[in-house]
Amino acid sequence: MRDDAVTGHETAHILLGWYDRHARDLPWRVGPADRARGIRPDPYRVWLSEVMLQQTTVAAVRGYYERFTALWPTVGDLAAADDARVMGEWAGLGYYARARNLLKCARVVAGDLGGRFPDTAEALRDLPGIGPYTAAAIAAIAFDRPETVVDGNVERVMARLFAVETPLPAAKSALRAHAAGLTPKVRPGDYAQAVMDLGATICTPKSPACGICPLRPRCAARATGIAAALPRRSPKTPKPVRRGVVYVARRMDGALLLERRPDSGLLGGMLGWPGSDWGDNPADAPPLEADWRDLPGEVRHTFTHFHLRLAVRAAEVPETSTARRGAFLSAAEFRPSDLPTVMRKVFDLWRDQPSPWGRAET
DNA sequence: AATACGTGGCC
DNA sequence: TGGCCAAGTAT
Repeated sequence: MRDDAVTGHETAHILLGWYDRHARDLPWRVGPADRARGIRPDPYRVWLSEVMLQQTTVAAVRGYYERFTALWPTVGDLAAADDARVMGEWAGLGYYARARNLLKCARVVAGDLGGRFPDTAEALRDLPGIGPYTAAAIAAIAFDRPETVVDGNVERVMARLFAVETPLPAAKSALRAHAAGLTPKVRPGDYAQAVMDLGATICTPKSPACGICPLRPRCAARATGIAAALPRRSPKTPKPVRRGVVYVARRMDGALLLERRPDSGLLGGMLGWPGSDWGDNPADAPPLEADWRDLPGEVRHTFTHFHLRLAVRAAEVPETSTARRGAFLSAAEFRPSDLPTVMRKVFDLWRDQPSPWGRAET
């Protein structure tokens, strides 16, 4: 026990030393030098970045984080924002329940908590969209709480450091226990980011750079040459193919027919083209009577758990048209960047079609 | 516990 | 080209 504690302390110290020399400069990060001067990160920005980073790469998040913080510098600003505006700014980042919960959480913090985030992991955990990882990360980084932060990086680093050969997800509890044994009481925020940085830059999934790893001398998987094979994972279930039909109706004044998707489920709360259900043999479901024509080609898109192939039908309709579903948005009201990626692909396919009405010019 | 939930980069 | 994977959460 005592030996483990001493070894864990030394491992944490090595990681902190490495982090002091190699910490990446990220927009949401207060680096080790500034932290040593007593500069504390803004909990709102820590929270925003951590939610954006859930299952999402740093490269993808960077631009979104810059735009969100420019538009909404405080949690009060975000809480007061229009839902559609926030969903539109999140478009393309994926996992849209995050954006819906982001607004819910901002409104609880701004409305019920005086604009201040809770300063413990336990209390943070009760907020919408904040789970075990995010609660621990905010508590450690923003509030100096010695919480154990466990994300995919930490699981990978622990699996290798301790040569855990049990496949994920069964290994989760053992990996968490190893991570907890290493977590220091000092500089918990820097430590959490150090392990994640190590996982993101050196202890990478495919070909870990063991040659320059500060933990190389203590890594059990490296010693036996199996680092790259860890962590093992249970076999994944294959993705089925689903099909669907979407309809792009353009009014003569240029307005396009779009609908707000239901608040739950796939792409919940996002703007999209009306269409059929997605399944084996989708039924024709035009949102209004029109002379629909099939566009050549199709839109292919892969979600987490299925492949989608969408047929696209288009029509030009009179200005007096009314639709059974959705609403016509004028060119001034419609920003293609408000669409989730699969719907953006539909727009791109439609826009690139030559048309007898000269649509390509507008 | 298992499944639903996005997207883009990498090899 | 297609599968893998990423700073997970909700149910």
